[in-house]
Amino acid sequence: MDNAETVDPKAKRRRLPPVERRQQIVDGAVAFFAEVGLEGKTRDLARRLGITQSLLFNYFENKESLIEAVYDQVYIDRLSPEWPHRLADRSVPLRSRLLAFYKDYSTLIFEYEWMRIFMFSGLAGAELNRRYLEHLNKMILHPLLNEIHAASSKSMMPDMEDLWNLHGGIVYIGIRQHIYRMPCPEDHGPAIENAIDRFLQAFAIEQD
Amino acid sequence: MDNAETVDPKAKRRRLPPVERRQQIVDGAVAFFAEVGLEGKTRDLARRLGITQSLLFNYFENKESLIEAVYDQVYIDRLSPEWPHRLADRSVPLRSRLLAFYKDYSTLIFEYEWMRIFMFSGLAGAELNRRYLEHLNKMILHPLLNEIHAASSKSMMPDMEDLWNLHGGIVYIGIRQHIYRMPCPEDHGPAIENAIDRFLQAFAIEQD
DNA sequence: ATTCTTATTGATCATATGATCTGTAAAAGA
DNA sequence: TCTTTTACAGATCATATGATCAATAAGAAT
Repeated sequence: MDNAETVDPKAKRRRLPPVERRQQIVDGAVAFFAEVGLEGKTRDLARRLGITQSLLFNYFENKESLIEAVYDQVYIDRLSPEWPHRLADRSVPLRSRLLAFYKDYSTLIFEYEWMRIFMFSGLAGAELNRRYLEHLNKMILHPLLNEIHAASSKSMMPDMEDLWNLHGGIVYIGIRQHIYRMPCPEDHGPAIENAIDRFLQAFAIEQD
Repeated sequence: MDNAETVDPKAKRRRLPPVERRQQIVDGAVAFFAEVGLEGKTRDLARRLGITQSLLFNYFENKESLIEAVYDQVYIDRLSPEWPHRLADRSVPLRSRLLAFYKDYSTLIFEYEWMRIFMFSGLAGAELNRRYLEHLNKMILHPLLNEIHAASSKSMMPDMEDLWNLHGGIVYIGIRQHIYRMPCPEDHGPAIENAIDRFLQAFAIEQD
């Protein structure tokens, strides 16, 4: 089952301060559940952490609350609250704002743990997923659409679906890399930049 | 657990011809595993089918081979073998070929069962996934890149990453709809058409 | 060194789960 | 109607799994 790194069975029992141990468990759980899915077994997780399975239940009431802690750890700070303002700052060219956002955002989300736990929890129908996506829609994409409308000089304006298409095309890079484990260029910058430029060009927005 | 449609427990035992019963099980398993994931329990599946759990093992050696049958059922005919030829048929405008392909392809893959089982199996690292994506890359996207290069009149040519971006942006519609269960327009045609046109415009390919 | 606190373990429980096997009854053939 | 075949159900097994709890020992306090 869990043939990832085995732990020295001879390692002497070590007592950690509770906060420290708890954090160690959460960190390990994030990596573990990201790899095998949320149905991963507590015994496998414990073995990987080099602790007993029963210890897990000393720090978490049950498996569900452990997974909640994993969610908290992973979802936290994933959408910086300053972006809505930065995206609406018209003293900066729209292209620069878009590039800055997706450069920042992609380094935040193109991460093995986040990508996979987000997908696992999405498939499981986790409420946190819906909230995250609604937040993304309201705080990022919707303001962005306004900015694009304001900057566009064309009669043909993009709608929300067009913007989701831009967003999805970029996010799909991370899906290819971490969900499907396909070989990808190490630097996603050029592909993202091209995608943004194609989008802006289509709506006749000056590109520098 | 399995609070989906319950089955009348009074229903009289019915004998089906083996091929028919087997197909019924596979169909039910596709729907079931698509909903709850590949770790869905055989007892839940059996209850949903209105048969006993033991009967499943009369038709499949073990759960793994049942899942293999699910894969076979779901992956079959998902990439029509005629598309490589049709995509390379230069008697038809490139835009028309692209539109026709993605119109066809999207109706094939924007389907609850396929989308979710593909994602579940992708996360599980199923070999079939890798094969599918390699097939897609070699038989569809690579030829498509050639066609675009041939039709493009610009110095700036798209590369494989750009094409994956087009593809991903389209596929992401299905992900939003079936994985994240977000509200989506019922007709994806316009969004797909716009995405393709933006792409072609960027490479100065005549659009009709 | 000794005592004390408590983080950690090991044994254990109840239930869930994949899988097996024997008996039963539905449907076909005589 | 009787016989035969075999699809199917029900009982059961072995193991896995989440969870509990009393006993232990690491490390701080004295």
